[in-house]
Amino acid sequence: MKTVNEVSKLTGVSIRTLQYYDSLGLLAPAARTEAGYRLYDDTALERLRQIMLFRELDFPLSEIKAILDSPHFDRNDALTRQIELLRLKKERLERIIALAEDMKQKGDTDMDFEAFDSKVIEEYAQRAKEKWGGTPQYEEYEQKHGGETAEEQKSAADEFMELFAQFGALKDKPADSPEAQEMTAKLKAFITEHYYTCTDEILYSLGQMYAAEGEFRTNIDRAGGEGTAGFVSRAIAVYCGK
Amino acid sequence: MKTVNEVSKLTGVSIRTLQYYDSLGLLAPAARTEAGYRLYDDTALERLRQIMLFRELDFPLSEIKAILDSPHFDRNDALTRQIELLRLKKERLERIIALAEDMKQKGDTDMDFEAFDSKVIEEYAQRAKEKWGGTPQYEEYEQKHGGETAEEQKSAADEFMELFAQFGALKDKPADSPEAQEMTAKLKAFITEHYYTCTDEILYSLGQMYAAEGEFRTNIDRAGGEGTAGFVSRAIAVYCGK
DNA sequence: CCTTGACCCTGACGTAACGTAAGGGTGTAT
DNA sequence: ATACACCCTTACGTTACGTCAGGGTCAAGG
Repeated sequence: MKTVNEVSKLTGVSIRTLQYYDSLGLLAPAARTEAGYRLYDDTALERLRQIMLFRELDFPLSEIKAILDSPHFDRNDALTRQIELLRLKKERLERIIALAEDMKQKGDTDMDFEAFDSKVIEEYAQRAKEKWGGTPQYEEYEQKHGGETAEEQKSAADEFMELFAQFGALKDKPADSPEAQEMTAKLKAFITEHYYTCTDEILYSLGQMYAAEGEFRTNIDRAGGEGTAGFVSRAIAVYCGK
Repeated sequence: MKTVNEVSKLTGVSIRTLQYYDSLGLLAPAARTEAGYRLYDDTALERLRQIMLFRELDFPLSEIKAILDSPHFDRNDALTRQIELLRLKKERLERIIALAEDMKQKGDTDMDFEAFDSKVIEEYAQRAKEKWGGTPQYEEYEQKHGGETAEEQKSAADEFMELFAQFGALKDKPADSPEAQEMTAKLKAFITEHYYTCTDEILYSLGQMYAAEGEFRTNIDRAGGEGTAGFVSRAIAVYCGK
């Protein structure tokens, strides 16, 4: 059983914040001394760690509470998606770093802000929230995707990579060829069906991410061969009317 | 010359935010139409990009203004440090991702929060702010480090790596051997002299960063051979009384 | 010329997630 | 017995915006 002070030192979370979380009902201490001192046990600490992960993803405290308290809450599923979101965040940071390096090297007069774009992250987060029942859309989601098993989800990821392999086979044709454009439409439909509603806007953002150096590009090029990611990105740009 | 709407769509910054920045004097439009509509040119956009980089590092707007308006402001120097800070942030994210993966795999009952630690980033940011004159400490900093040229700074980085090479030579001895402890003291002194005041607390945080997978460990192991980063980390832990 | 719809303006107020300070108990070491 | 490091609650302050409300602007169409 740890006091606020100890927890604060261990976790880096301020005492005031612990009190605040308690007042919100977000994180109650396991017990209190007679004098009213808060005492935290390992269960509380584990919850705090979950909270900190969500906070890292800029989830509002109210939603964190809703998610953690939801009867549907599944720790493992939550972690999976949190990891995915953290990866997206890292990729975004990498693109920003690359931008800053560009700015430093050349005077970089072409005004580029794509790197700051976070539409994809937000869209994904939105989807995760719906799934988690942080919002009332949960039931709707359940009806659409509830029956999916872990294997089905994994096979979706494989199918996704398969799409890029198919892109790879076309990569010597021009980006505005009918074949490339058809594949782009397929990609968009696939994302909408399996992950989140993919508007042209979001699709374009995705294209930018694919082209930037990072894990995305690496994985796509692995699936479809060197240069596939760039090709997909160009095809998407054409598809979205540049 | 772009209107608020155009700038907003280009950059992802909301119109309200642009108006707010204007009211703060942080980002004034290049001109106004007769009707009072804000009009932004490329100079303004470049400034906005700088602002967004600083915001990415969680600098308060008041400090961003102070830095950008400082007579000492040097775009290139700023970018260099921003990149460094963004890298630190990325490393932190990577550690958090690794933690989340650990949590998922094993139930992970050992309460570990090191990954969330951001002392090193804050310390580095503090140093950067002092250098940039965002705070009144600028003059003091100038006196201590003002005369440093770019080459001198680069040689400092080399010297830094040299320290790890020396650590590498000791890595078969125990972490609590006098030699390892002496090297640790040297490392601490070096950081204090060249980067920021390195307390035991911060040194320990650094040690944790070195050991975690990421660029830090890669670079250190490159300088001193496989396993050097881990060795340094252990030596630091001993030095700081674990 | 007039209207409509998409923009733009300036207040003014609301909000989230804390920080800070005030006023006052607690616990144990000397 | 008092010093000192903790702890509590209550209340107000702060940052960086979001969200109206009330009211001009401007190009296109009838």
